[in-house]
Amino acid sequence: MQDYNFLSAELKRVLKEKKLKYTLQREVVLRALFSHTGHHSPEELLQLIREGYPEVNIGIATLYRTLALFEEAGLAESISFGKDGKRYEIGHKHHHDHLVCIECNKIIEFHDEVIERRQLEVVREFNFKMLNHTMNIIGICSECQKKSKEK
Amino acid sequence: MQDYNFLSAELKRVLKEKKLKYTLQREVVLRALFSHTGHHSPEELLQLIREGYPEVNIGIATLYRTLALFEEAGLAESISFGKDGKRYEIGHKHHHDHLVCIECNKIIEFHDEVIERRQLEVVREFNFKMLNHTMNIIGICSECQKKSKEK
DNA sequence: GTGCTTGCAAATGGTTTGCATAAGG
DNA sequence: CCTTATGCAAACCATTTGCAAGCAC
Repeated sequence: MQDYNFLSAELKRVLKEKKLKYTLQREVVLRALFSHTGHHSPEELLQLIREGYPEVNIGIATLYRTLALFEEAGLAESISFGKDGKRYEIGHKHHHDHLVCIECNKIIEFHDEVIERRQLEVVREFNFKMLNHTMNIIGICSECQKKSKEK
Repeated sequence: MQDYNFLSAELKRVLKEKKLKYTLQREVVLRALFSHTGHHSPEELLQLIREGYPEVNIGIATLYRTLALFEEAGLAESISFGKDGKRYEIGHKHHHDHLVCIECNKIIEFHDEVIERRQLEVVREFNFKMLNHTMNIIGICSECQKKSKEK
């Protein structure tokens, strides 16, 4: 998943499978997600694309449509908490959870096997078919804690 | 927390502490949350209040303001996933997580000590100050799985 | 009385949609 | 060609806000 070529091939595979078309816009959105790790809002991504690929014309509606498509295809993942809409990041092999700092809005990712395994057990117990899961821990990161002490 | 009187007293305590006023609207919102267990959207709650307490006049803006206040005070909790806004429920002693069925929109609550403890460890590891956390497992509940088999 | 509250309506802001045009297959 | 995509602007919808009037204290 480190390799952009792999992602691009994956995009083409998905599009073919769904009988959708390979377009410059879709390519560029994927490229933007790939080259800017982190969690971006659609607006931010639009900005990044317009800066990085000024020759490509893309509207916000197309971006939204593309992000929804990517998420469904597993090429991207979204996180949303409270208002302020969703943020997207490139799809990962491993599921991960988030620590969200309410002061600086930083998002720290973590992956914990104990939690993952336990989730599977819970799901089995309820005879529930898990399609996805999200875990967000809201709080204050260590840096912001320091900052507020300094005040 | 089973007792409404306790909740009502808690509301009054919170209001006094914050130098806010005790109003009929706030009382009625709490009452509605208490008497209708489950996860309700603000619109639904407004409906429930207008049906259950037709003598009380309340606007949607007040409801939103009240729900935000309650959440901050721990009297209510919210869950939000994807679009379709937040849903509120009365505050619980024990934190719990959710299994959300994408077919019938049912929300099943569960509490798992293994996961809770592990979260604390993760948080400590990152030197993160946890204020809240949410875990939602999205999928299809056992009943909806049966239904789709029948088709 | 003073200041918090409320209802109403208007504003907001993220996201979606309708539609005519453009372009992939 | 036929079908899916796109950009634009308008539409949506949950939520927030400004404000004058209404209450709690």
